[in-house]
Amino acid sequence: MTDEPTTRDRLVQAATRLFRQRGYDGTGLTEILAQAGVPKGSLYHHFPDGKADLACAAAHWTASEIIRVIDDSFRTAPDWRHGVTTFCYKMAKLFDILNSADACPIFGLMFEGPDHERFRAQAEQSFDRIIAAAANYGEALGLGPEAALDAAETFIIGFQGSWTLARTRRKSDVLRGLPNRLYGPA
Amino acid sequence: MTDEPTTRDRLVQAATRLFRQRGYDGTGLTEILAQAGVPKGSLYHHFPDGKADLACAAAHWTASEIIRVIDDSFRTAPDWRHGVTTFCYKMAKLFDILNSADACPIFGLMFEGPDHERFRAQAEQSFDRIIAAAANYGEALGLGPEAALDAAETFIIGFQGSWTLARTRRKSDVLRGLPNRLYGPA
DNA sequence: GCATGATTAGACCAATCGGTCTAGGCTTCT
DNA sequence: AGAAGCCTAGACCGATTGGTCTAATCATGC
Repeated sequence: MTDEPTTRDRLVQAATRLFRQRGYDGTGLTEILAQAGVPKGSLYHHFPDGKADLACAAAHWTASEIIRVIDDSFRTAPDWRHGVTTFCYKMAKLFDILNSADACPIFGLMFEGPDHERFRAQAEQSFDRIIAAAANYGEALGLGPEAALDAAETFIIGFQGSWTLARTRRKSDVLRGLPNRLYGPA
Repeated sequence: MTDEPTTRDRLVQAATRLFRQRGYDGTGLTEILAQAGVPKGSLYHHFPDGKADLACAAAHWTASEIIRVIDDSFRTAPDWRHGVTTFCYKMAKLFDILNSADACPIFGLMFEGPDHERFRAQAEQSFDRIIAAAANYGEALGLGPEAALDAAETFIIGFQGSWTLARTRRKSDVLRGLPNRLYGPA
């Protein structure tokens, strides 16, 4: 029992990072393998369908990470807007760490590639998990079920757009400014 | 003088369509050439730097198309919200025509690929052209310069996020619902 | 110690990638 | 008519792609 990440985890994490930077088709297996320090045989042992399998695992893992940040942001929040604001600031910090160059963690990695429908379904599921997690906190903070779902969708839509604009400008301000855009001046 | 599109235009349009569907790295030159009905020699005559040149031309062309839709939507609009609403409905219609499967026309095509910085700069410029076009109508409709720019950015951010969500769900409703999200119930 | 299934290791493969290069029209001058 | 330059045409190239396959190594049961 070591705390070394397993071979599988190293593959998923290296793939996540690279897909986020260069996209699905832009990332070669060779590069993933090199960064993970894993030979090709292991990849096809853990992911029999190869690259596509790995991409789906990466998408799922990424969604879980996002939900973790949502948890951290909303658990102690006094109201919905505070939760959103904390989330945006945390993600802006992450954005800066990533050199402002990566695609939005959630949305960036899942579209191109062969087998379009499989990736689309995976993306839809990831989206819904994330929105549901946010909506759950909305309800806990006093919103009705429908209002919470609507607020969560608006939030995620705004976040996705903001990340994209932040990326083209290389400035994380856009992310931190989202709450004001959505809910008016503080 | 015929009204046949030129070889160059056919290349740009085929590339735009394919990049939007499969991304930069996911699209092979062979496929672009086949759809455009153009041999390889012509490509490198019109675009000496090859694929990267073509992608930048496609991005620029796409931005111009978007601005055309903005013009059509805002020129006769009585106020800002009406302009935004018309734009969203027009784009929702386009979304349905495109089989709900393509990336957002503006944002989808410009990030991956080698020479990251060149593509980023091209994307930033395209963004700014589009936002400026919208902000211009905002001013014409009575907003102050800063307010108009802010409104335009919020609008484009929301649109970008909405397109992404619409795409994962294959439903254009999300696009049509954007004005209510941004400005409250009609 | 030995056998067994899981995992690692990497050589190897056909296909495809973006890009180069030479030849052959086609147009438009003089 | 002839020459010159723009554009088309596609054969060809080395590099790289995702994927397959066999052999070695590991851990764990008896």
